[in-house]
Amino acid sequence: MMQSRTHTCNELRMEHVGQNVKIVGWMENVRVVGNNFAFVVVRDFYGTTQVVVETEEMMNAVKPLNKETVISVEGVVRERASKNPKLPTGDIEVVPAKIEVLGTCSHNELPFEINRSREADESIRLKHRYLDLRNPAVKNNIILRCNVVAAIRAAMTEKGFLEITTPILTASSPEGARDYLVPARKHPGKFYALPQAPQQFKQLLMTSGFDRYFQIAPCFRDEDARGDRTPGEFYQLDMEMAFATQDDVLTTLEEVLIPIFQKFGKYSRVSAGPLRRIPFNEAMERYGSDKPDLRVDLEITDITETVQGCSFGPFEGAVVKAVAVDDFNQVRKWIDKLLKDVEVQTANKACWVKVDENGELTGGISKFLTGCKDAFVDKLNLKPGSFVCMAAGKKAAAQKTAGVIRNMLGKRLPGHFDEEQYAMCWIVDFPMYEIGEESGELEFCHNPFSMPQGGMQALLDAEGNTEKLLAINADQYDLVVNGYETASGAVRNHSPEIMVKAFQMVGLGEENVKSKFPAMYNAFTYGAPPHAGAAPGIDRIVMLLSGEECIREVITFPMNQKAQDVMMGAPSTVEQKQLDELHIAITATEEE
RNA sequence: GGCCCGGUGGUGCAGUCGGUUAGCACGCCAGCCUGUCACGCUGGAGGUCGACGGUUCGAGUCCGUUCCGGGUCGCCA
Repeated sequence: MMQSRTHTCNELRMEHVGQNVKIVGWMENVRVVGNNFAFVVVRDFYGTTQVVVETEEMMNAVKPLNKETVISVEGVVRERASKNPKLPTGDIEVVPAKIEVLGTCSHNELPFEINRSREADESIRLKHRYLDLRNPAVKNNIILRCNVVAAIRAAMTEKGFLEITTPILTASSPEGARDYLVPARKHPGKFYALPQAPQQFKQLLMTSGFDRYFQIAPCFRDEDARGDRTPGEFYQLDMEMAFATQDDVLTTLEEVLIPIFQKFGKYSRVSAGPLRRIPFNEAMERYGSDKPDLRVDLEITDITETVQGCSFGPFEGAVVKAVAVDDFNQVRKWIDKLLKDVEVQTANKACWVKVDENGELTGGISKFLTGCKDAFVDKLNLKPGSFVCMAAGKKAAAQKTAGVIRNMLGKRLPGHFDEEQYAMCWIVDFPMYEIGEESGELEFCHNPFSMPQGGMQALLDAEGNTEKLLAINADQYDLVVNGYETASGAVRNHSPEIMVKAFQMVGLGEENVKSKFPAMYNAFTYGAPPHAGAAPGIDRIVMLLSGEECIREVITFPMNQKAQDVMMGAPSTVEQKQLDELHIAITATEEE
């Protein structure tokens, strides 16, 4: 008996002509061309190979089979009479002597056509993900992901980083996102939590004396999904370096990630290192976002002063931001669509005005701007044919809305969006504190583990002065690629004294630090090295490399927007016995 | 939880002002075809138009409610 297979479906070439071979795979298609004459396309992981059926016996073997049945074909390789240069195996075909069924597909109609599965409704694709993944266009994203992860591991290891795994069952963290909880059978009423990130473990590793750590780490957060955010779980390249500065981390990540983008990216143009660094406040002013898409060449102008005293109600007492473009020749319908889309995406209204051929303001809110027309035109450097889209409100809202306007205008108008590249930058100098929208109180802006710039002295100088506290920045940094937050990191606060002080500023006492982060607090009292690190998102990176706009396209078995796995049926109810063991009583069920 | 878009044979879509038998492409079935490769040609089967209620002589189409999917805001230290 012949071996399980002699060649894959992407191996046979002219040099194999005349050889006896055995190939195996899925019957992708059957093209019947005449009486007892047909072409059968066999597909495996590696590619496709054509099998030519020329006899009644072989026709009878193939005819009853549904597409996607797994078969083995033994036969002779022959040069094709008419070759197909589009296929790697297009020069040859296999003339079968024996066709065997290895796995029957009992469905003569599939939920979708394999090679066009991406056109099918996503919920159907996810329900039959094992079929969806047969589509090379779907499967290739997963292969890309494997290769990217392997390359990242190699690069990190090369730089002397150790890959260390950290617990999946751990303690709930009081800060941050909602935890996934796991009931503790041996401890009634107590719970493990799945880690939102290995943050505390990696800082403890630094304290233990490990110099350079990394991990391709699963992270679990029970928050709602977005197009670029999978619900439930995602992966990070979690890394940390002892005795390191911000520069050390940024340089290391540039050296690891830029080559990854160069090697695996859909676009050949990649920002060269050292990458541009944009302070947070500058990014918000110029781009209206802490994750600007630098492929768009437009910038935001603050016109708050300029439109002071104009009679437009929404501008009164508000911060006003504008995005201006020249040579604008879109119709009213286009503008209306823009305003509507801006409102949907930001929950804020935008307004507009045009400059006609005589240099006069026209359309939109032009009649309200007559009083400040000259200053307005001057400030925005407007010409006949210019278009201005504006957002007003509190500073943050106006910036954010203008940021969305900047993106939409830039990407929809010709000449302002240089798409086919990876435009990368660091956003640096994030503020340490902010005024919480709900509480109105001073809160940590990002995470409380970051070292404030200036250390203890900066905190002491600013103590009791909200204005000064808000001006304190941290060496906290995000890597932004094409408008996506791709990594986030910081120089950590490794001093228990400064940590306590930092918490005091937001009204939390030493006891609070100790009880919230006991392990880290205690560990740091035994001598901790200065350390810094970051966590690039693997899913986002692969999404960018593949050119996909939906993160689920680079996840092998993704959940849907409601955090359900419709293929496996998760989440599901469990047996009463399991609940009893875990000391869990269901007190209320969803109302039907 | 709010808002936006969508739901029409297995799949993807069209369906005008409310009006005859709900169209098209792919897939499926049958027949023809010995060089196809997005095979071609002929014929056929396949529909509770997401669900419920309402308006109307008449609803895929209009109204209300609701379910499902996606996007987005909130949320994501």
